[in-house]
Amino acid sequence: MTTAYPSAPLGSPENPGPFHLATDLRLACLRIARRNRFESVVEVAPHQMAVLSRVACGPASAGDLAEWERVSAPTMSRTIGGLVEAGWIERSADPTDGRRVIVTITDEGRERLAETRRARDEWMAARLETLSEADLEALQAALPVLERIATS
Amino acid sequence: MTTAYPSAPLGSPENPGPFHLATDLRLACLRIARRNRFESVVEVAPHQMAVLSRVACGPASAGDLAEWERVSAPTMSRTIGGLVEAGWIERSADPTDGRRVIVTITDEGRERLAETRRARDEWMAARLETLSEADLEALQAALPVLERIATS
DNA sequence: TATTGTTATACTCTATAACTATA
DNA sequence: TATAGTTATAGAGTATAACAATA
Repeated sequence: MTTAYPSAPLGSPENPGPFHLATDLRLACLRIARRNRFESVVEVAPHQMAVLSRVACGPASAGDLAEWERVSAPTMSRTIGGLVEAGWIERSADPTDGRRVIVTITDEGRERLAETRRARDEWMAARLETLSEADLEALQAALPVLERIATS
Repeated sequence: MTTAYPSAPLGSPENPGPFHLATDLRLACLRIARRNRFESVVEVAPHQMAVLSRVACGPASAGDLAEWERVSAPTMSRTIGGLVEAGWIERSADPTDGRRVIVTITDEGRERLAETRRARDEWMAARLETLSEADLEALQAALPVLERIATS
């Protein structure tokens, strides 16, 4: 058993078209994402990192964040609590609706976020440095397509 | 605040070289992997899926699996217990060393694995179907490079 | 005595249910 | 009465420490 997946997961075996591309591309992205996450030195938990990234784009309410991260309100409340305790975000009341809580990133949070991203970028940059010009050009050409897949 | 990351995470702002490619490529792979995992219908937990994938390549001992997944021995023991209870793998004693436990995938486990992979492949295939021939060619050309990054 | 794996216990992240405060 | 958020409680997944079986 040497293949990591069935030889013809979607189309027939004699159909090497976009189905194999789908499998191979999916696995490549999965493995890159996994190794990038595992092997970069990170002191921020994944769920914290996700919220920190979102809040870095601008203030958001607890409910917005829970919906965005597809997580329950209590879970987000707890995650926010941890980030506030760490000093990376701040809670404040919505002036127009006293029930709502507005979450804002702090300078310290922004710095921590930048550090984490820098570590992950460095992991990827180290790999790109070993590539030829032709390989880099192939990646440059594929990047907009990958971004379209990621956001479609 | 419209940028999702600092404008010059690694090099200086006037250095758009491989550093921006590293950032963009990393984020694209991360988002593709994340959406693929989230949006495909999956009834198998991530840690179970990882072990099932590994065992599908051939029998392995509990210790091998723990090391492979970078998880503690008790955690792997528990994960194995769940997969055995689900009927997807089987435990057996190593005939040459009574201390060791050999884990083997069952037909049912192989089927579940194939179903999960099929769902994820379909997610990706649906996105590829919307692309032009030129886009697909760009992906085909970049794929071996991505695979090298994933395994280097 | 060293190694392989499991059980005991504790901590974190998650969810649903119950509660408080505001609209 | 309905909504936004927090607290109470419980269920997974994880780890370290202690244990049992085998080499």
